[in-house]
Amino acid sequence: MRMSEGVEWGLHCCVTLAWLEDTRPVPIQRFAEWFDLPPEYLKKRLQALVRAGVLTSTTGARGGFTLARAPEQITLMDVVAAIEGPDEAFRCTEIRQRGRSGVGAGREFASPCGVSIAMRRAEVAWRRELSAQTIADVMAAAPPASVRRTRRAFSVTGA
Amino acid sequence: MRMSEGVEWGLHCCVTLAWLEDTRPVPIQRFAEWFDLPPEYLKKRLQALVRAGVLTSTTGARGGFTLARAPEQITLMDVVAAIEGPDEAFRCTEIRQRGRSGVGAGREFASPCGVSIAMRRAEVAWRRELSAQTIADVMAAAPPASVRRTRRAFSVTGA
DNA sequence: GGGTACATACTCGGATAGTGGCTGTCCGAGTGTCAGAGG
DNA sequence: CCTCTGACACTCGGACAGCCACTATCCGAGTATGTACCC
Repeated sequence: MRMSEGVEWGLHCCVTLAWLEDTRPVPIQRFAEWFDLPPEYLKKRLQALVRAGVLTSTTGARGGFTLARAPEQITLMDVVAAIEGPDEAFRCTEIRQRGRSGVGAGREFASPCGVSIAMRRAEVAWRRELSAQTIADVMAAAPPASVRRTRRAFSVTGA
Repeated sequence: MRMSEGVEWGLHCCVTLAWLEDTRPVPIQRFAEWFDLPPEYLKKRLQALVRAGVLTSTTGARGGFTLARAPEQITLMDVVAAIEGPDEAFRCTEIRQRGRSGVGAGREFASPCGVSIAMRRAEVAWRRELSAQTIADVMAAAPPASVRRTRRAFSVTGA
């Protein structure tokens, strides 16, 4: 089970956007150089965040990406769900109903599969923890030097 | 992010083995027919559980797979880790140190990446929940009719 | 009856394809900004 | 000074190739059981 790399990219871009309290949009090229990522592919990921309502995109010259909400209003769950998709990691295929295990069953299968329930419980805990943390929380934990350096770099080269 | 299908298979096989309190090993062919799964591939998954010390395999005629420990001693985390592998879902690639973001940094990077910390926190919650549940718990939640039907099927065809 | 040899039933481990999703790139279309020309 | 026009800088969306992990299968080797045969 491996999470898409785009989640890390998206989170870092969101945090960076939050640091620059600037309302001016940041073009994809800037992000790509900043983190040394493939521009076209990074663009796709950020577009997914736009579709999910996490980011806002501005077209045309001087355009780019901006946070759609305040950092306190963006949870890690929002970003993960937008990039990874909505489906759960564990998918119950109801193998208990297949093969000989399924024949001659009464209404036992009316109640959900116990394995599925147990796995879902763990996944809910994971999602809850993701929903409990926001971009603002991650921002706050970073060393101030990083914030200053990022702000300077983005404003200077942007002038 | 999708979890390997083998996890579901492994869990159901463990629960089934726990239901048949029998000490007699169950061959792979039996499981494959029972759940209608590809025998060869299922075998690989159960072999992984053997390597992880969750199951015991007996070679030779009348051989097969058995639980290595009591169901109370086998957590869902054991099974998931055995089949999915030990590495975490979110892998921090330290993109903050790459590209222009990395140049001119002081010792800011001594402290771990905030994004990584946040994601790890969620993943720890997930693992804790998996570790808190055992095969015995899943067993207990199943309808008694299923247990009876499974026991009968495995003992009759095994005679 | 007891011991030996063979057929049988399994697992183990490596090797090998097929497949789907993630990764990465390219291109045409649309849109907003800015500068420059002309009135 | 004002307006119009064109160049430019971006995003959007679709299409497409490469790669890797998961899925699936096959085969030879090893091992335990059970039976048949022979003494």
